[in-house]
Amino acid sequence: MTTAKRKRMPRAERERQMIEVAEQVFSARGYAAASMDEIAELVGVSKPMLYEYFNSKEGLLLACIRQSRAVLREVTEQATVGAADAEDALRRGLLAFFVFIRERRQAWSLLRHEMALIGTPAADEVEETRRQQTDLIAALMSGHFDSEDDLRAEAAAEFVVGACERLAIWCERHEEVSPETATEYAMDVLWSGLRARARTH
Amino acid sequence: MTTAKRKRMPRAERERQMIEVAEQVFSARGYAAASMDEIAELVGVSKPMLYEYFNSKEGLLLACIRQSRAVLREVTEQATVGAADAEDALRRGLLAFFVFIRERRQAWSLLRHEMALIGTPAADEVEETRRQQTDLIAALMSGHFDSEDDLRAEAAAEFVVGACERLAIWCERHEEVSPETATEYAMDVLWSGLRARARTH
DNA sequence: TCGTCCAGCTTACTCAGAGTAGGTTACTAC
DNA sequence: GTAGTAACCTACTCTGAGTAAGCTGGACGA
Repeated sequence: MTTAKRKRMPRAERERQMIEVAEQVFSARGYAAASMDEIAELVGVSKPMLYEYFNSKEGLLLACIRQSRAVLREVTEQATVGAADAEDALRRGLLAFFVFIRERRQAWSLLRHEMALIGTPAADEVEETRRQQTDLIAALMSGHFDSEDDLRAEAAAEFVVGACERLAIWCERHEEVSPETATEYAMDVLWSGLRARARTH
Repeated sequence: MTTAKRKRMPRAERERQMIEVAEQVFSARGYAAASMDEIAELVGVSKPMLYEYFNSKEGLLLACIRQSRAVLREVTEQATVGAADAEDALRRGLLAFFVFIRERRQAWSLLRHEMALIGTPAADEVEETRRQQTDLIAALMSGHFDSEDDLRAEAAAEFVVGACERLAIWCERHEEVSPETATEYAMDVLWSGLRARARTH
């Protein structure tokens, strides 16, 4: 075991450690129920250090969210490079997303919960993450779709993000649904539309 | 003005009044930033009364959420009765929803924010509201669609709810988009699918 | 070898706001 | 009237965010 007094480590390293612990505690207990004292104790440091580095409880949350967002961006962007067409790009992006939420549950849970921080920086931060994904999709669409109507295209992008977010939460309740299956479900509705499944009577 | 000491009113009426004020304060300040003292003061009553009737801050929030949900259920269910077919029912339901979020902003803002109360009753309550809408859609679909695959149908319903929720939030930023236009955008993607809009190249 | 500097760290507080104990008043029924 | 109780209050406790002020160990120049 790495016993001994784990003391005096450089700021950058300590920050990484704090974020790691905070992500765990926030996603386990929820933001409101998590206490700075507990996080400090788990890190093995006193509370004022957290405030020294992150200014506030919300600042610490912000750092966690930003980190999760960076990872999400990385994986989804990487996934779509080299896609043959719109359908392929969409499918690859969706798959990357559904894999992310399965493999990095804590990060995802930070991103999905709105935080009761309406109007505060943290809420904006979560919203910013969605905007990131929306922009990605909007960009993708503008490359492959006729966009005589920008507003409509924007709405469609929002629509896709919201739908996938909800489907992702649904997946949490359904262990048996693999990321691949989830992607197929999403593509089914998104690409073909519900009309294709309507009973002809 | 209804001056004078507005005192001693029956419990039911006082509760309604409290919920009304609380809905305002919660949606204006956000759950965390709202204080029970302020709500009590605005109601014109002392704090222990709030606790007498709702047990806790979260209990008060719960009451607000339940009320909003009841209204949402009412309007969307009413909207879909007498629809000719699946497409019509979907369109009517969507329109009712988009009208609701425009006309009852405070109620909607309570329902959309996740509250940082993971695992607590309030979070379940918001989730319950989505389930209500999901069930509505699932029921609608099972009436009009071939459902050889229940899981797929359930996923599709979640998908629709998530997509509309996000589109609704997007509408908050776009005053110029009417509920009718929002409904059209939603139907466009949902019913016809993105394939219909893909550039043929 | 010794100062001195400062990043990393601490103890010991304040303060706001959730929640409560226990008492007071005004209506209602007889 | 007066007994009973629903509606209401004052005056607390206690938890947890945030802060003031000071301690310490090691790098680095003289």
